[in-house]
Amino acid sequence: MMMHFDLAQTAPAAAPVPCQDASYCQQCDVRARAICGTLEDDERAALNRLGRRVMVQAGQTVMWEGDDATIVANVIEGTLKLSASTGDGREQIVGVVYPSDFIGRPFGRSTPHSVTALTDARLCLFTRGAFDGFARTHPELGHRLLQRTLDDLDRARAWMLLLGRKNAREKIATFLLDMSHRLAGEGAGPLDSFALPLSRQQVADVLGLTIETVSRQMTDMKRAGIIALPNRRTVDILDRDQLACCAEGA
Amino acid sequence: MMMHFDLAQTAPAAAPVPCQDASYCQQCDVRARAICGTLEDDERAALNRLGRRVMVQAGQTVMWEGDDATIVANVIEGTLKLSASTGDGREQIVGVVYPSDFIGRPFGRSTPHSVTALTDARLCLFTRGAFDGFARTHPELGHRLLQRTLDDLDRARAWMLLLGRKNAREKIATFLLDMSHRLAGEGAGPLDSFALPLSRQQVADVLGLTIETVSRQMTDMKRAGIIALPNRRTVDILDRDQLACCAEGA
DNA sequence: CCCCCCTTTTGACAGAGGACAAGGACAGTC
DNA sequence: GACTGTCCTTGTCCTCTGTCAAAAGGGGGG
Repeated sequence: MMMHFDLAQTAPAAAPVPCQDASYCQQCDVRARAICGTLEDDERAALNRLGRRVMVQAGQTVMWEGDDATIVANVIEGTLKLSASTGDGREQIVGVVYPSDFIGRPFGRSTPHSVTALTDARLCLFTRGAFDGFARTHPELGHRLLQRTLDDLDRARAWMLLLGRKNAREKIATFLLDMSHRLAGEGAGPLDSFALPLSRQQVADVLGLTIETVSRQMTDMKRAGIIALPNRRTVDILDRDQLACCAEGA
Repeated sequence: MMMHFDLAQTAPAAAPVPCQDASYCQQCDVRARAICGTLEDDERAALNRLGRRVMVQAGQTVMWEGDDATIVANVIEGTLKLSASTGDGREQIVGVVYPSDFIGRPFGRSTPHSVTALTDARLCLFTRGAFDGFARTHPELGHRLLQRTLDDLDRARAWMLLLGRKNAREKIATFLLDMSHRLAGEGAGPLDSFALPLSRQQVADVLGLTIETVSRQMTDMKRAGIIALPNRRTVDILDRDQLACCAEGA
C-alpha cells in the first residue's frame, strides 16, 4: 500500500506509519545502488520496519531550510532539488538528487537546505531518530552513507569551481555535459538526447545565473550547431567535443 | 622526532615511516576534537602505529588535484587550503582547513582537489590504504569521519549560495564573519580582531572575485567604519551588526 | 479547434565587477 | 638606512551579465 505524502505531515509531529509488508525491499528498484544495498536480508527487513513509502508531487517541498531535521529518506523514483536561499529570496540550487540517492541530514539538529520535488517522486522515508539509531548499530550502513557523502562533497566542491570561476557559456556547457552523464542509467555511457528535469529558471538557479542569460546562451549554442532543442525540456547534444571545449573555456 | 615533509614523498612510492613513540597521541593538541578523539586508548595506539607526524612549510602542496589518492591526514597545527582549478589556470579555493580537521579522500581513487599549506603546518599522516582498512574495522572512527564529512558538505553548500547569488559586498562581509567564528578557539565566541591566514589573492579565490574587487570592498568598509585594517593581515570588526547587515544584502 | 496562461525568447539598456596599468606600502636583505 | 621584490591599493575603461519590458511559443482545458 502506497501512502500519499501529505505536506502537513512534514511537520515535526508527523506520525511515522511503519510499512508492514517486508517484501517491499525485495522489489525495490534502487536497492542495489542505495545505501541499504549491502545489508543482510534480516537487517534490511529491520530497517524496512522503521520506514514508510511515500509519494510526493512535483513542486512539493519535503523539508524546509532551517527546520529541525526530523526525517531522512532514500529516493526510489523521481528527481528532487536541494536549495538554499538568502533573506531577500534569491535562490541557489545546491544539489539535484536522483533515484537511489539519500536525502536529509542525519546526526544533525537542523536541515541546512530545502528539499523540493521537481517531478512526482517516491521516497522511502525514515524518522531521523530511528535512522540514526539504526545507522549507529549497523556500521555497514554507516559506511555506505559515508561513501555517498564523500561523493556528494566532491561534487559540491567541483560545482564551487563552476560557480566561482566559470562564465555563463562555460557554466551551461558544463551543466549539459553533467546532465548527460547523470541521467544515464547504471553503467551506461552519456546520453546524446535527454529531457531536462529542470525548467529554465531552475537551470539558472543551479548555475548562479538569470533565466535570460540561460536562454540566450542555449540559443547561441543551438545556432552554433552544438546542441538542438526540439522542445522546451529536451536537449540533443550534436557536437559533444565542441560542448566539452565550451565547458573548458576554449 | 619530527620528520620534515619532503615534497617528493607525496609521490605514490612514498614509503610510510611509522611513528615509533606511542605517547604522541597523549600529548596531541587536537586529539579531543579530531576524528580519533573517541577511540579507546589501545585503538588509538594501533592507529598511531600506522601514521607519522610531518611538517609542511607555508606554500607547500601536500596533494595535487587529480593525483591518485594515496594519503590522508589530520591537521595538528596550521591552516591549509583546498583548491580546484580550470584548465587555463583560474583557481577556486573550495575549503580552508584548521587544526583537528581531516584532509584527503578516503575510499576513493583520486584526490578531487589540491591541498596546500597556507602557514607552516603539522600533520598526522596516514597512507590511504592503511587508514581505509583501519576505518572499516573501527566503526567509531568511521562515524566520526561521517559526521565531519556531513558538516563539510553543509558548509560547502552554504558557500555555493554565496558564490552563486551574493554580490561582492555580501561575499566579503560573509567571509569576514565566517573567519571571525572559525578562528575562535573551542567554544569561544567570535573574535573581533584576528589575523587572516589568507592573502588578498587567496581571499579572492575563496569568494570567486578578483584581488582588486576584494581590496576595493575592504577599503570601502573601512571607510564606512565597519572594520579596521591595522595592517595587511589583521582585521578588526568595529560594527558587527552592520557587517551582518552587509552579509545579508541590507 | 481555439483560447488563455505560463514559460521561454528576444531586445534595449545599465551597472557591477573584471582587466589592465601604475603607484604605494611593507618586509627582508645587504 | 637604502634597496628590492612582493603584495596591496587606486585609477580608468570595458565587457559580461543582470534588469526591465515586450513579444513569441506551447500545452492544457473548454
